[in-house]
Amino acid sequence: MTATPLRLDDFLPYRLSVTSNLVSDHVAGAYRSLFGLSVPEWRLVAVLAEADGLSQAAIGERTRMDKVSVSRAARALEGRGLVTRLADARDARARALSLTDAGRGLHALVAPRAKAMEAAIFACLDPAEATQLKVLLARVEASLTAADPTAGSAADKK
Amino acid sequence: MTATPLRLDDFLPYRLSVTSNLVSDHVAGAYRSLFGLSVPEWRLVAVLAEADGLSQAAIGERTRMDKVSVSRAARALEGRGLVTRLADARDARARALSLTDAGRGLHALVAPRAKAMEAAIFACLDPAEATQLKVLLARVEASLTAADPTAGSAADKK
DNA sequence: TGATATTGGTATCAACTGAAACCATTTGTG
DNA sequence: CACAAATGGTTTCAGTTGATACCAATATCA
Repeated sequence: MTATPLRLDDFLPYRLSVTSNLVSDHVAGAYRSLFGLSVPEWRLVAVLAEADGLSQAAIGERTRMDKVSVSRAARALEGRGLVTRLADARDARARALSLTDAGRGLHALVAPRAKAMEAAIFACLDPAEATQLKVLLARVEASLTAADPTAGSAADKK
Repeated sequence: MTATPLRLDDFLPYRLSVTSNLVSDHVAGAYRSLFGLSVPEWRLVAVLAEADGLSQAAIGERTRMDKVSVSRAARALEGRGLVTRLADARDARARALSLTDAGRGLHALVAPRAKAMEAAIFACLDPAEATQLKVLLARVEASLTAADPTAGSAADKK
């Protein structure tokens, strides 16, 4: 028996990559043109709005960005007066990141816009389908990180 | 009423990006270490195995890669003796790409491996779910490309 | 306590990517 | 036919990215 030939169009890693890039480009363009934010910067703002005072390492873990990206985004945002990076009293190496008032203001501006974009992009799915999509993606992600614990983490590679 | 706050972990563009990057990295690492192929190169081989003799522009359309990436991948593969690029008799600008025997041989090696990886990565989904995932992704992709016809195409920008 | 390994964060560098400029050819269109 | 516009491909260049090396501070442990 011949194995069914591989059709690129049916190949899930390919499909996933194409769709994801399409969405990313779309969203990234909006952040950039409307707010001058890169995606890493936006992620940082978003996560700090949820949990203030995180260290860069903690942010890296939550957002699955590597520490170099976090560092760059953090400095850029600090330069724009959107976040502060206070020395941590307990650990002189670490810096606790917080949104400034300006940062909080920006977040208040960006967040609704982001939700609107999400709604627009995924308007082609009904709510149950959108949930289903999230669930499936989460399962894939979990299984993949379980298989390779070092994958995508911000932890130093051995 | 206060809008529900944006939780990054629930934000679909973010989820999609994280999962896709995880899968991509996983797969790309395998292509590279096992066969010395980059993802663009692998896509080119895969698409030529399905339809031989395509022009680079046609490949770009099918794989959603821009023409620079296609050009680079094509030249790299030609350099390795995996594809030929014959001058098209009808259009002296175009080149018809074909897999050489070696290219075909490599594809015969890579394809099963790719399918096995796909199976392993998505083993956490039952077949119906995998299909559902493809369907949902395709819908998102279609709606997004309909909204912005220039997105992701290899066509020259105006 | 000192030696060693770890960890938070930054700097550096090489690779990848895509936009724009470019060349050569082909396709309109008068 | 001639000339503008469009198309296939390549080159160039600038921006982004992540691996690696690195520095400083902390943790571990004899």
